[in-house]
Amino acid sequence: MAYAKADAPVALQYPCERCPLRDRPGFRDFSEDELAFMSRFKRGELVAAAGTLIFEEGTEGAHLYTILSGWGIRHKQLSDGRRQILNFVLPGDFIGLQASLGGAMDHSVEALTDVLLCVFERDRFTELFDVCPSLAFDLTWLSALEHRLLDGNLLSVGRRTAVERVAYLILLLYRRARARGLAEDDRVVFPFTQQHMADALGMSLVHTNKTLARLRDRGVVSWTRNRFRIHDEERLAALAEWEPAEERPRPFL
Amino acid sequence: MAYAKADAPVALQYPCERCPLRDRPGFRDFSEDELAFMSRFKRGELVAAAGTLIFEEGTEGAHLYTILSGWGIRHKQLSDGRRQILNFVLPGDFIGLQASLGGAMDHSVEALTDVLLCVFERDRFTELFDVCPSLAFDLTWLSALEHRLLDGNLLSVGRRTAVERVAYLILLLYRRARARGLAEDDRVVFPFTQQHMADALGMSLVHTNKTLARLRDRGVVSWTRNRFRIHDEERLAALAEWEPAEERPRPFL
DNA sequence: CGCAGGATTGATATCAATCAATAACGGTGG
DNA sequence: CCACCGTTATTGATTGATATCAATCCTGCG
Repeated sequence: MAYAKADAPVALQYPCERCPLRDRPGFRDFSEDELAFMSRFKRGELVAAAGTLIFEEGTEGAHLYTILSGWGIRHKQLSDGRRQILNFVLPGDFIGLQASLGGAMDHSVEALTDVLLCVFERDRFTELFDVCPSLAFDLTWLSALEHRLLDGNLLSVGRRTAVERVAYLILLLYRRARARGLAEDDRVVFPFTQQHMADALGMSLVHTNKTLARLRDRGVVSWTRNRFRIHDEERLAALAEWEPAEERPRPFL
Repeated sequence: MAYAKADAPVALQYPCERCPLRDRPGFRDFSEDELAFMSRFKRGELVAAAGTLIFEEGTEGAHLYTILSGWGIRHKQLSDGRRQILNFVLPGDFIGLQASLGGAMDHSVEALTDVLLCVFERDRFTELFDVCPSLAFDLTWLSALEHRLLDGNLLSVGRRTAVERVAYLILLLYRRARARGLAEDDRVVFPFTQQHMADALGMSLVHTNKTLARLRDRGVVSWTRNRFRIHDEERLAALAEWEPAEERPRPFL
């Protein structure tokens, strides 16, 4: 597995005032102070090529990142290769919080597409709390959102049937993508394979495929290659027993 | 399901200077300032009787709690009753962070034993960030630890075999309990039934029982009723593919 | 002593994993 | 444009793990 060259962030392409995340829907704005702090906190940008590791389980990370564009996965592995995808990572997500608290990462993050990262210095992390409480609060907020997603995934993998699980995953990813302007109407591109879905669902590849086929046969979703189309969002939500949560503008760092 | 009387915390029994958590091993100390802040932040104490709900999925919580003593579970349910236990809650754990960010809880917390709770005001939560950055940092730290546990559980439920899963759970709970002084040598009391274990593992009750029996037959663990005894911690760790993580003094609020 | 909740065990049914091909697709070089 | 190749998707057959069903057995308690 190739490793992203995390040691040499390229020069700033996007000063915080023109952060590409601002162009996307659903994100909250910074105050003057916050913007000023982030500008100092930001160290540069980095592109992680598709397939490379942004963090590797067992190693210490020197940087923290906000995803500016692209998709990734957080995952853990057992020694014999069994892999569990813990969550998918999308633009606006903050990764490496664990690294900021010292010690080794207990999971890896891998880029599914080329991923543009906003790079922060791990050593200056505590400054965030001392200097800019509102951003520290936002960070906690983001962390709690991620926590929520994990809870949902655990319920899925532990207790939902195969069909329910697949429905839940597709709906979740579709809605997360849509909230960030990554979907057009009922169409989304999922830049990953069915093997990735299987690893996220705790199912085998074959069974994942057959379960997807059942959803397609019922007219709920369809796809060709990576391009998915959600024909019946309601049905999907019913199958997944989706719990509606109000959408509020999401903070980011 | 009875509901804990969260509206009427009793008078302070333990001022923060004599917080019962201080008597336990593994917790870090407060500075003068932190102690002063916590004393103001703390609103009182509350006992949740065994079997009652401390938080209920779908409702808003008005308080936040630190567990002073007792065991609990965080869990989510599907409408037909299938339940997934997300994690076990032990003394020193902070619960309700999600409530502090507004909106409804997406999971419940239930007391397994009588649980003594340190009660904080939700409305004054942001103060923590403004007034006492070091404690805000600790909170984030705690949140990241919990995150880590969840990742581990998800790996278990998604990819470990039944034996590995049970081994992992027993070892995790034993070590968590021991770190808080709740175990004597290789003995620990787990105040819950095999049904609880099953719900945490994403397995059926019967299969959980049979898997436990296999571990007993191999001489790895034994138990009578709630009292477990860990005969071969090494073997358990090997089965679970435990990843050693350094132990540092744990913060708490 | 009798009851209730929990634990245990054996028999059977199902779901999902694995094995094994084949098919579709995308990219590459001629 | 076409032949070739590697990856991914799809499908059927079989195996295996786990769920479910159904007793029975403990154990602590009133």
